[in-house]
Amino acid sequence: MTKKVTITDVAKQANVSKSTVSQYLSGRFEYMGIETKTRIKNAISNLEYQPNIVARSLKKKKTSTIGVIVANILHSYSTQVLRSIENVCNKNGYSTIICNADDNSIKEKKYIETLLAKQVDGLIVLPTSGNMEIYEKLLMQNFPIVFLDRLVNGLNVDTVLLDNEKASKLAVEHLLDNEYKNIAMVTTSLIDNVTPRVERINGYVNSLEEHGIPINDEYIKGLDLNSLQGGLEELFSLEKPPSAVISGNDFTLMEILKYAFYHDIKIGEDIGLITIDEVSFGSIHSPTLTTIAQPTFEMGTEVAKILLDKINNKKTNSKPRVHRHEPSLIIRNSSKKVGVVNE
Amino acid sequence: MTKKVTITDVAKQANVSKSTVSQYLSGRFEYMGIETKTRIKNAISNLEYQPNIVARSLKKKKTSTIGVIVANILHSYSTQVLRSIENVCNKNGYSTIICNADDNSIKEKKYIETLLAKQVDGLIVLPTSGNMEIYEKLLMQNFPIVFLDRLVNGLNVDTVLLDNEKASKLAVEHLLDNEYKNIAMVTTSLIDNVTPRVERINGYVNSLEEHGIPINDEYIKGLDLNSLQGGLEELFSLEKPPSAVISGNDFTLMEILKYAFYHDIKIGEDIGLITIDEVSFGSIHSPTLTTIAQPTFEMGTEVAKILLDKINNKKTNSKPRVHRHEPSLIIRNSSKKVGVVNE
DNA sequence: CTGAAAGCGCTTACAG
DNA sequence: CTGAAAGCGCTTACAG
Repeated sequence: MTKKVTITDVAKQANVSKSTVSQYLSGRFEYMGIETKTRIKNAISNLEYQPNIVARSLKKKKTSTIGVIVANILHSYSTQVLRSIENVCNKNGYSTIICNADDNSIKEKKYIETLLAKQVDGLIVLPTSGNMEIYEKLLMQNFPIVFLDRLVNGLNVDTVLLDNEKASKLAVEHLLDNEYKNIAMVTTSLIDNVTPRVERINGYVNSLEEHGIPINDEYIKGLDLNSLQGGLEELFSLEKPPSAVISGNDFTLMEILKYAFYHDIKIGEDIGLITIDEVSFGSIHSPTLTTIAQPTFEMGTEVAKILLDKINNKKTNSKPRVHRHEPSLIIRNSSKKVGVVNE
Repeated sequence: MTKKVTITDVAKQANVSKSTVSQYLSGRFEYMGIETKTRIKNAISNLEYQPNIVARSLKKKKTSTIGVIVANILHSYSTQVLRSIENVCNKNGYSTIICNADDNSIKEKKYIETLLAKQVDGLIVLPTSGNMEIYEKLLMQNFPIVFLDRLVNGLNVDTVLLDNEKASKLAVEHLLDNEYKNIAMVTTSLIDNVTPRVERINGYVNSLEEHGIPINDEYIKGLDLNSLQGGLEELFSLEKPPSAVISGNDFTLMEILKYAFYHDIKIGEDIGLITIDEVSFGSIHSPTLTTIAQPTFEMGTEVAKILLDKINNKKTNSKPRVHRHEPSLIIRNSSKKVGVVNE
């Protein structure tokens, strides 16, 4: 690496002090002689000077960098949300450091600590819920932080998430409208109490009750992905197997499709299917898949905006709240008893 | 924000100098009295001291942060590669700033400049090829940089990519083995000369020639995604339409599946299909899809390792080179004339 | 074994 | 209108 050119070099070449160059850099031209200005301008372009942001950050106590901790960038929800977060951040001059905590609170803790040590200006986290003390400490210190996708019990923090109950409700009602009565719900394990899953089950239960349909506990499967094939086996071996299935998310969808594929169950004919989360192949699958989409880009955009507002101390007096986003129903063919192609 | 505790506070509380605390922090205990050591340790834990990495970075001229510029994090190739890059980086104490250049060289330029101003220790880029002067300057300065997925013509830089010719060759030969003779190749636009596309076409052409099969130019479609439906229309309206299609990547695959869906072309029966790039729904699609997978995680891991090696000045004398990775054929049913389910 | 001093590359009151 | 000085929070020779 060749030696980097610094503000001192520019000052020397332009024959002014570092202070003046610094004024120039920050656009404070009010009192600056036109002569001085052009000399600095020329020096900067001659030397191809690029300010060292690390030095600036140290002095200004602001890095213009935020940290984003997701469960796993490979999940399409995270990817989509990240993309919109990065868009908003970039537009506002912020960089984003991205971390995968893999739903592991130890990793999450380590990432939070590293990011803080790196002096990020704020944090967006899809929380594991396993680090209450840290979350609370950050909030106490008024450190800019926003949560995403999951509610942490008893924590008073801005959180952007889906109206999960509504998502299930849309699914249940759509299936009922299509003459399905025996509706099962399949989702990933409920043991770690992750909000979306719990709320989606609740929405399912509440919605059925609203329509006067009794709840059949055997129709509710909340299982680890790798126990799901067994769970589906149980479900379809019931004396009265379900006529339709709601998939709680895109992962469970894959398992359900796999199960149907291997057991030669014809989706849309033998069984109605609707899934929460839109999937890339929804419209080219046979049959096409009815889905409940999350407005992931909207959510990512909002979470980033809330964070940047906090960082810039706007809305400092607004109380933290839960920001719910509306799911939307995309009707395709997997949820229709009659195999009419209408999409 | 409450006031941050600094090394000075620790030094005061432990009754030593900042230098000694700093020694402690960097694990240089050789000459440190056991007494001193414990006093510092206690002070640090009392005060919950966390070193300010920005200050350290300024002094050490090393940020332990790298920048990664991809085309678009939404593309599954980028996502997968990013995940493995982040893994390697995290394991080695590096953070990753992620940027989406959207195949736009202006955006790419801005990102590179910002990342350099932020003093990243190195750069991984999936290049647009539109910023030769910058690439060259960085290489000249011996700045640690590694390219991914695409070759930049005339640039002597470490580049990790797929053996694209081999990928097409695998596809062609697999189709030939399955009795398909009239094989078309469909890929995204060739105008910007992006390596993988060009190489995949070449591989297709060469492989056919090797097997003594004449090239039919009408069977080669290199089009923008949004002109692809028209191109497919042309292809299938030919006097002698192809009996099999090679999809150049996962995007073209979606278009082909869409076309087949709307025109009621039965894949695996009416037409053989194989795609370069593995897709999430490959094994649950009807029929299941034969694919040529890239070892994305391996590639991400290698690109990160090469970069970290450069940063740490190992292998400093090794010449930049092209690191090709082997594609692998995943045989499913879309490429078999007989609809035998064997997967 | 430990500390004083200089310095990383900036910015920011403040003085003139 | 511009510059000298102090300081952001560290690290690193070097002295003792």
